[in-house]
Amino acid sequence: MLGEPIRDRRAERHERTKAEILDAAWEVARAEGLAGLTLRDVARKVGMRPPSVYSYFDAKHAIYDAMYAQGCREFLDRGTRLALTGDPLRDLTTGSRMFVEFCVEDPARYQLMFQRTIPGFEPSAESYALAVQALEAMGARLAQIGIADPGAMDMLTALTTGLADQQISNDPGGDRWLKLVDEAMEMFFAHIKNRTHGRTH
Amino acid sequence: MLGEPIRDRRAERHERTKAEILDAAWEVARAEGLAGLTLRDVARKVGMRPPSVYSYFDAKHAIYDAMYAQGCREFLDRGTRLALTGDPLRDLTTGSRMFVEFCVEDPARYQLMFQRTIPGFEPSAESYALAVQALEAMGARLAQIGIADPGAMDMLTALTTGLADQQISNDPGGDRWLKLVDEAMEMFFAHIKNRTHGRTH
DNA sequence: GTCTATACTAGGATAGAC
DNA sequence: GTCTATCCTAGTATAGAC
Repeated sequence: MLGEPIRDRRAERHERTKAEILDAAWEVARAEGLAGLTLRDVARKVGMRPPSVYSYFDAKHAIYDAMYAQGCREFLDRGTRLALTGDPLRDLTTGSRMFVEFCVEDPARYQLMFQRTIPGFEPSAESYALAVQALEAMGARLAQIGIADPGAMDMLTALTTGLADQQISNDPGGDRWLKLVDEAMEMFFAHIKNRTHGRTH
Repeated sequence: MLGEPIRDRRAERHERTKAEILDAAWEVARAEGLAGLTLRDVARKVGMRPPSVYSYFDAKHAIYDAMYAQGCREFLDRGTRLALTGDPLRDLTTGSRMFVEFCVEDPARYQLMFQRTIPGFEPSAESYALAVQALEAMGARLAQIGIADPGAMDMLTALTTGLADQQISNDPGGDRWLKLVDEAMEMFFAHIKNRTHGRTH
């Protein structure tokens, strides 16, 4: 009897179309704002009628979810590529710079991943698992640097998201807060060194 | 001839109804998310049909705008009420605590005032003037404390909005980041003292 | 499997009767 | 000032053509 083909060309085509729709969704979200994303715009961009999109994604939120997962994967990937040296302050700065740049370079993605502004959207369990994985990878890197105290980690996330947030909200396209990342890490590093040496408060 | 009445009862009633609609809008925004605000929900809450709301606000964005202005006025007011002592670190902490608490106590308001997530919404010139006024009042207080350097102010806004943002996004209703405000201000204060004494970088 | 036509509902907005 | 009726856009479901 005939063997089944190794490659499923139909499935491959389906995946390619899904990817095409996702790319279009990112374009629309960047242009119109994340909440301004409409299936009609996406459909038009890929040359379909709106209902056809449902062959690939069950609902608009499923598109958001796929975008969310994609963002997580990209973030994980960049974490892997970080060129770390073993010098704590240097590596801390490298990591924070990567994070802030990641946020700033795509505000729509930042809004999707780190803010909760789409009514009713919550990442699926699978997508959220990716986010947890990314967070854990970051935690592991920080532990290597010597930052394991939860309070210190919370302070650091506040500092880096604050820099990203202000850059996006108040100086889009500029570098007014981006260029403060190095100084912020010096400040933070001096602070935690101070804390571990003696005074607890 | 008859003098015109001093009070315009009709206008007063109109203003009262406007205020009622605004209150309802805040309730809906808090319950459904800022972007989940619908005129229908607001109308139902005040006992009107949706089109009747247009007698009071030209458009949905006009409601957002009035909410924005209201938020600015409340923030200005709290700035006025701050009990400052003349001690720089103490006053800095008091002000930052006020800011973070203001943000955290109403995430919908925070989103409206400090994030730009409603597609197409921009505050009117009048409302934005209030925001500028609030910012300037804050700048004046910081100058009194001895923080006039723009870079230092940017660092401070990043730190405080970051604390607020993380608290709202990752621990709503809790105090995981709220309780870091004092420590953050110590860190920041030590840093700028360090900067002004000698090394520029 | 893929796409379209069609229709339904929610929501913002306008026109006109009362 | 408030209502009813209406229109447009958008998300979504279904049926059916190919």
